[in-house]
Amino acid sequence: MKGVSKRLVLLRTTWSRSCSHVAFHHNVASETSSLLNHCYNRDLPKAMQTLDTMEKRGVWADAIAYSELIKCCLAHRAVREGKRVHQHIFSNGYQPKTFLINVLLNMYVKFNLLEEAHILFDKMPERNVVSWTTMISAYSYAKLNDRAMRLLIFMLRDGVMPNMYTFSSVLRACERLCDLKQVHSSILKVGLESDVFVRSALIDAYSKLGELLEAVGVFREMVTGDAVVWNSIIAAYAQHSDGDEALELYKCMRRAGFTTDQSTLTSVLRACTSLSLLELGRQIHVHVLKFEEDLILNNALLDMYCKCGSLEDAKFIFNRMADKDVISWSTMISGLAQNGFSMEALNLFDSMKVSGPRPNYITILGVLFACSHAGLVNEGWHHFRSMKNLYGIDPGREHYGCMLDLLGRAGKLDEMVALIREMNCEPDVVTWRTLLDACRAHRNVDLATYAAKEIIKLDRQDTGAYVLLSNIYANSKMWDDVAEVRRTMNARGIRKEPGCSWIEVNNQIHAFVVGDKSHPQIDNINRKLNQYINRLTEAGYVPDKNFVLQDLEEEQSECSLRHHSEKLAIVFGIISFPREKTIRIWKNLKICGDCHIFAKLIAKLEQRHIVIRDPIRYHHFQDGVCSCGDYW
DNA sequence: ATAGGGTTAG
Repeated sequence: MKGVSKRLVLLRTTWSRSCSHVAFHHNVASETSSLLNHCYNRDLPKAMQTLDTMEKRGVWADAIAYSELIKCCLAHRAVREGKRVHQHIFSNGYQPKTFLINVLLNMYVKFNLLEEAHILFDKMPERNVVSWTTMISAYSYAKLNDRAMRLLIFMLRDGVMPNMYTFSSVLRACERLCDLKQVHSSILKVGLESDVFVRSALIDAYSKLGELLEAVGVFREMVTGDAVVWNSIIAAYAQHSDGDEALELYKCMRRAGFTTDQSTLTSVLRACTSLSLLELGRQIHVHVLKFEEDLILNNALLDMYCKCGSLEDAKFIFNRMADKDVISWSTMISGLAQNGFSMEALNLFDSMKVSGPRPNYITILGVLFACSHAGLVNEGWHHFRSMKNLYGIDPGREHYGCMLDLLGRAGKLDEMVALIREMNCEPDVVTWRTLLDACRAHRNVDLATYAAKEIIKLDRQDTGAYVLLSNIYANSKMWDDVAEVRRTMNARGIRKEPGCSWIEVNNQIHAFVVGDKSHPQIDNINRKLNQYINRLTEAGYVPDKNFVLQDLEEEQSECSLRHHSEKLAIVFGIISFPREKTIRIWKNLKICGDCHIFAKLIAKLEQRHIVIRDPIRYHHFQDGVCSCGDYW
């Protein structure tokens, strides 16, 4: 009884507010139900017809029916019809309630018509939390972060309380740490930090600003969470190259009984990629098969195989992918180029031009890198000079870097200097380091000295540049200058990072450092290493002690050369694996000249395939040659 | 009617 009278009162208020026609009384129920019927059947033309009839007769349906109609427009992506509904709702002095205007707002946002949405928003007689949140979310989604933040401030001034929806939207728009901290403290003040949406948005926001400790703090306070919160923190670690922690959290997530999905696996693959864990990556691949058509996940898998040096697997994945976007193509092109298969990379770029998506900034980087690797100076210049015209991409710092690399490799030092002068941005440490590497390879002491000094001007802590300068001076017997460089280094507390190499054997990572005797099999490894060196010496191997133009430490005796970490790792790989298994090593510093020769010879002697990944490049050793073409 | 997580280079 009570319910019925309440409904009557409600109806009466609707009439008095919206009805200026006597006819309305009679028709509202039947018009509404006919409109609703068409909407439920997703029959947009009929629904619009009904709307026209209603307008001619001056009758209106209720807000629920209009909201269904708008849903129907959205489902059909019918922008014109949507705008027509908007007109209808405001025609003849009808004053829709906030609820209905919010539905319209949402429609414009979903149609990506932010301009229209904002005009409507400005005209609203009153705005509730949903109106504000709809706009804030639209702006943060469109990366118009300033606007989103400003709206939050206006909202608070208007006395409207943000809810968890508002906060999870606005967190995506926090570009400055101070904004984020303020939003975070507001969240704590109103007690919304335990909402899973807010929590994952917080973790993600801190992670994007590089505040990993804050992110993990938010994660640790979690009492009840869901899979997305776990995914957020795993992604945070994976994106900041802390693969170990990402994998550890992945284990915890599974132990806690959460279902892992595409997002989890993508981050886990990224962790495998950064740690070069090919075997674990293969195991994850098995789980990936459940989500075969997921593009992002497949791209991550593709990248994992490229970066772990298994191009066979990468090509298999790439060819099997039904959908390939610009990232898939770029990943494959760069992967081939980085692993030394330049011609294949360039051929793939040709087929991309024919049947693939439009190349982007990063694609061109891979192409230039391939040219550099293959020593194709003219082809490199061609791509570099035509990228603007063909693809509308202005060459950026990285493209100049690739071109410098290409010229350096080809020994064109003068052209390098000219290109540095031509650059549209200031040379940075990387620029000068590229020049320095070229000078080292082509033995140009004067230019090397100049480049090293430029590096030190920009980065007082650059170890390599100091050591190199000191070696150059020593070679020219300029002892005062040597002493000066050493004094500066000591004064600035500069030390060389010890070289370290890692290899995965039986799902375990083994680390090797020069002079470190902690590995359980170190004696065996050293014995074996000495045997190899002796056998190779008989075959004509001479340790490369020329360190004048290498940034190595001064105690460059044959003894320490002998025990460089990558040599230990190679020997350990040989004794651990059968002949047909590829030995994969990754290390923190660039490989030295002597280890490079050693690896080439041992690959031939033992008929092995050895892959060494340093911070920038890959070396595939096979049959006495290296894929890098002896330039790195 | 409004909300959160994943891919290429450096």
